[in-house]
Amino acid sequence: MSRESLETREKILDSAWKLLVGEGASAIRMSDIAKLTGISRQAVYLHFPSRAELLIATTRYIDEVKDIDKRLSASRSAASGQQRLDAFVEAWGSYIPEIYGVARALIALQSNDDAARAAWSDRMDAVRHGCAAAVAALKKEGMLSTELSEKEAIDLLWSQLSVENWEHLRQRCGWSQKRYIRVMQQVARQTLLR
Amino acid sequence: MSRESLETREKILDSAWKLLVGEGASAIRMSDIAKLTGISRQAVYLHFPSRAELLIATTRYIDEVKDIDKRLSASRSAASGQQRLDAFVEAWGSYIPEIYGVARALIALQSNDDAARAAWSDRMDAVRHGCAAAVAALKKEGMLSTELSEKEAIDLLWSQLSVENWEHLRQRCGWSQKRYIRVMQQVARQTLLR
DNA sequence: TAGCGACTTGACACCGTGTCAAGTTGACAG
DNA sequence: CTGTCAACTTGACACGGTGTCAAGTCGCTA
Repeated sequence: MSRESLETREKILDSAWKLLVGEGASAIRMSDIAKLTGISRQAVYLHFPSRAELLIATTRYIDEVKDIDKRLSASRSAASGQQRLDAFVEAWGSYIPEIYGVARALIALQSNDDAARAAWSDRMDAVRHGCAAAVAALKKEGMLSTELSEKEAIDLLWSQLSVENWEHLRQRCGWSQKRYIRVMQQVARQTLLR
Repeated sequence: MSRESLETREKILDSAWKLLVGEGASAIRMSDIAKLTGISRQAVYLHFPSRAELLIATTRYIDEVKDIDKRLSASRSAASGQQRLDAFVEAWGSYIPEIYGVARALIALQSNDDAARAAWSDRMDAVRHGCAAAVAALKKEGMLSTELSEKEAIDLLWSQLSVENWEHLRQRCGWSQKRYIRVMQQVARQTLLR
């Protein structure tokens, strides 16, 4: 694992990222990534055992570079449960566009590839933890809707904040990012607060 | 287009339907469908030019057999806008499980196949019309939330009622069908009514 | 100068889709 | 009885993409 190797690995991840951000993101082939990196297709397999693993590594790489943890943790310092909810919705909602390309490719892989399914599941579990923390804060203050159990509230928020919903509203319905955040904050408040 | 041919066509659609309802729905191959129908793989191509076209025809076939139009139109006769909204959410929400298998397969195809994308888009536009009608009824009564434009209200309801959200709550979160309907009705009311 | 690790080149197996060509079978018409 | 037509079968094949394998190149380091 020399210096060279690490650099190439990162170059590959950068290429994958770049391609995934562009249009037709999920149709990207190993050869496309290799070409952009400036190495042979086989060299990619020296660093990643499969396309699925490469995509998974790419999500982790982006998370690392963009420091998702730091962003989401910002919501933890909010004064009230409601502010925390707002902050969480904003933090995650602002992060989605950054990972959208890779997310799309990974979602497309889910039907065929177990590894991809597991990987995406993993990433989304992290989001669920954020949802759970926000809901717990509401519950602690007695602000949680009486219509929903705590688990249901978490599930619902998690579902509302899915990448698919973001895609639907932003891409298909043409909403602005700003409007998306505003409305989702509002929806979260209306459905979760008592 | 003899009698025989029509019957075979329907047999193929039935087989596709049966397979799509089962697990691992989107991994179904042309040969699986042929085998279940009791004909050769090539014979399937005598009736449908491609896998995508066959899946599309299958959705139309199911819609026809299950009479989706009739179901959704039931919501039109509701007395108030709110009742209409509830009825629409229930009608569509109850229909999703019936088409879920095919929907999943078609969604999986979207990234590769233009025809599949167009077909699914078409089906979903029909749902959007239902959403639009429900929202219009609310607006007419002056019951629509002041926080949302009419278009935004439609977009939001449409997004909430997506197959993906149903899948997420029912399959991944383990909600019951009954609870899904109840909560979605509640969410729709809370987010759309003033 | 020998060895090692990163990488290249080119071939190949595998899978599923879609195409093609040459049969088989059964019904119906003259 | 024969000819024909449509539906279907059989078996082969091209294509595109993934993943594997083996042999070779190249530069660094001991």
